[in-house]
Amino acid sequence: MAAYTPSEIEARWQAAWDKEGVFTAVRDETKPKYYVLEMFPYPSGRIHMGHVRNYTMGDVIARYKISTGHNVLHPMGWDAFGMPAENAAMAIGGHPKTWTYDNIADMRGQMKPLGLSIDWSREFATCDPEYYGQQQALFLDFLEAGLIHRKNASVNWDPEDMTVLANEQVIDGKGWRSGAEVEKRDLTQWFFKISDYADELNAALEGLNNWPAKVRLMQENWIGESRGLQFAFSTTADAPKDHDRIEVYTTRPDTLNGASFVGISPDHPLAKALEADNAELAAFCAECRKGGTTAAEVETAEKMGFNTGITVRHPFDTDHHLPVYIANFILMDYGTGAIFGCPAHDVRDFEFATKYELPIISTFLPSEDADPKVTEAYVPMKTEKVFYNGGFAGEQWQTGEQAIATAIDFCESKGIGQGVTKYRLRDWGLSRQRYWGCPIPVVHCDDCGVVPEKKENLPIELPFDVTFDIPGNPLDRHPTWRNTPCPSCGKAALRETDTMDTFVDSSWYFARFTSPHADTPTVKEDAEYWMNVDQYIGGIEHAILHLLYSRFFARAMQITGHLPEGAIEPFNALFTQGMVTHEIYETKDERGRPVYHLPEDVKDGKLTDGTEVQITPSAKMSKSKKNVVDPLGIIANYGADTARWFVLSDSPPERDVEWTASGAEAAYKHLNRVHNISTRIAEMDKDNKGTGDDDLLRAMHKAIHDVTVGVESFGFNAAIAKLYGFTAVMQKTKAGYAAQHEAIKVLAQLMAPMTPHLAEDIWANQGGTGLATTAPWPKADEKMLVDDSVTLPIQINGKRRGEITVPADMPKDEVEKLALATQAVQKALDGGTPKKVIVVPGRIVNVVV
RNA sequence: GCCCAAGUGGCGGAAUGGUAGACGCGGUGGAUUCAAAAUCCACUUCUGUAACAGGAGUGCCGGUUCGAGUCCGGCCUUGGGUACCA
Repeated sequence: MAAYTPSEIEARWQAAWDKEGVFTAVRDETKPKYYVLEMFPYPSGRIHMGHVRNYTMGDVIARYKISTGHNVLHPMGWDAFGMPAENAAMAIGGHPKTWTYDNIADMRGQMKPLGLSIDWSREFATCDPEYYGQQQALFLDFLEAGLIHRKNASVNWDPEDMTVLANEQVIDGKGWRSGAEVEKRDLTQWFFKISDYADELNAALEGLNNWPAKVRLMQENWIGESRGLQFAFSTTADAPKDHDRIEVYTTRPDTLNGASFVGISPDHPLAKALEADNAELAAFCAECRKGGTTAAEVETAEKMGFNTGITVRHPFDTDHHLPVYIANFILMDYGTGAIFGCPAHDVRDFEFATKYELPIISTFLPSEDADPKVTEAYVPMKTEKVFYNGGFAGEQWQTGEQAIATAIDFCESKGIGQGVTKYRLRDWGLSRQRYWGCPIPVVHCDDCGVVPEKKENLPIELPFDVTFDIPGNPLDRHPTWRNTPCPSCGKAALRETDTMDTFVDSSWYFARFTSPHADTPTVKEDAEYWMNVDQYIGGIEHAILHLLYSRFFARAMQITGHLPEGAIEPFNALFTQGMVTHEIYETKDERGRPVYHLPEDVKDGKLTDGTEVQITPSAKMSKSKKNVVDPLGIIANYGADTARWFVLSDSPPERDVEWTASGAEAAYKHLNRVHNISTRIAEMDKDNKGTGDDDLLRAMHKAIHDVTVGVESFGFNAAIAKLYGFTAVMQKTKAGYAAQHEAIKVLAQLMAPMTPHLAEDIWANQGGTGLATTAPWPKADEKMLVDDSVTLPIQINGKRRGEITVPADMPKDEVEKLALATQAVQKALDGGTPKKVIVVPGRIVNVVV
């Protein structure tokens, strides 16, 4: 009996697929197309199990769709710009370009043995000038269409290295290299006007039926549509010139009578005006500018305020004056950068008012007799009815929602502000002060200002001769690269040295795959045929930014004529998969610091020298914790099919999967078992008439049904559990050759999306025609799926107390009669009559006594 | 801080509001073997019993329902995101 030898089998069948070109996607109007895409990888240099899992899932879908007669596009590329390449250049020398392309070559080499159904002829990297040149063309078209503008934004500034830092490079408020305290600093930057599309991006979420509900919800909350009142407080005489009004936005205008102060952002124009001649106030604003720019950092910082001494008039009672504070928790980016504080109904305002001894005035209470002096912020759900003791519009008893609406109407009728809809979503700043990114194709001319580069000059290529020995953007200090004639007047001018955010690169690569080497960003016919992506697969960590930016880009590309109208929502279906995790093995060094150990160095909880390791629960595989398993090692030991089978088998795809050595071993044993069954059947006497053909074929049709449902619904682990069950049936069957031969061929086909190499091998050994990969998917016979009788559990008061077996089509009342006659029910009734009997046909009987 | 998830045996996990623990790992026992590996078979939530019976049980507290792992409200813990990591 020939043994299962994955290394030999896998190389052979990969060569056969290549030779036939089965994965090369060619436009074919006679077949339904199917575009399956996994989020492309960053070329870190080594593939990890997370990649194996992600690409195997996509591969299962792609291969399944091939066998159901689809023309499949399944491409692969590299998200190749970004900080790690520059960090590597700084840390170990070398050049980001060399580092990146070497990594790509390594990873491609590691990925190919997995036997993925990828059309490698469409491969590209976002750092290819051929790609980013087209991205520059898109930028110019977007600019012309008014989708891009320039404005100020604050960045993390390292005052020692004199550079901009990414959020990731700010650790505990300090620069990661210099250790200096980071500050916020304003820079003029380029922005995509994504906020103009907030309404549309929000409304269109509803149509994304094949996206996970959680992703739609996260995007909805991120866009953050709110209805509120915008109005102005007038300042009293002591305010500076041109600041006689402070415009505020509130989502709770019903609490206006509970206002006890006005808060403005440290970046508010009024704050900036006051800074000029108030040193103490300027010092406070400087203090607020310390620290990084992230929302988490800003919002978890201790609440600080500064009384400006200015007061404003309450719109309902102009004799009532409120103090104006500068407060560090108010963001200039949201609303108007100014709020009124109502401490009685906002936790943050309550904290602030307590700290600065400001009045706390309730405007509604849980009941009419509740104490109006609240001791903590009272913030009920907006749908809850409450008693308004300080209301000014609508009923005394009303919900927050009703009160807000009537308050807006009331204020509008009195000429105090307007009801407005606002969004939390901000414009997308795309400028980065870094080298390894797509250059922004504009020129700064003393006479003409900011001038777009001419399209015929694209791509604006990155210069190679740069160094990373000093902090900052090497493009800024390059001797010649910046110098260029103004595209408008021809005089000497300077290139923009900022490059684009890497999210720009990943916001349209899916469209580029439809015509990856064209000399325009896309080609109409190709985009029309292949778009949209039918199934997109990637990590939940991209739920908001990448996916929202891509949705915006698809709209912008449609407006500028680069995508058809039908592609404004580019991903028909989305699946977010979990991570691959592993236990962490840890010992301590002589100074008590943790030392981590690779799984391959640990056996039965001990190192090779016998030292016991401390085992901490599974966490995402990471190099620093050394809890990584190298896919190459697994492939060398067991083959790609085993790795593929295991990453799919143990957990639902959307959840994390824990890699265990024993699990991989079990997968390998199972594939051996299947291989041995196939060999046994191939060696059977062809005229053998056994017993139990019908049982085997029924099990086979059930397997076809269950696996098909599993694959189509991303229930890969469930599909694999069914395949284990069906394999066990095949192991024990005494059926004749014909039935067993049919069953093993079907088993090979059902396994083919997960373990394509083994499937091809069995298919060939059983005399199948052509390739298993392209053979039509088996169909389940409905008649073989139904059983004649069913066993129903009998519950008494919801607890299982017995069961009956009845014909599947028995009417309800007869089932009820039989159930009542059972010993368990008779005992429970004890001569009485049941209160109620619930019969759910085919499911359960519940007797209430 | 805010937004979104997840939490079920010794472990990974299964379960359209309808028998909680499919399938796999590990463990125990057995078959095979001179012996082992490999392979095959059986058992394996806890408690309880000689064995049945019985009782408890899906992070915690409460609710809806004939019936809740599943739905609702409030917590706890862990993970993801938080606009310059990708």
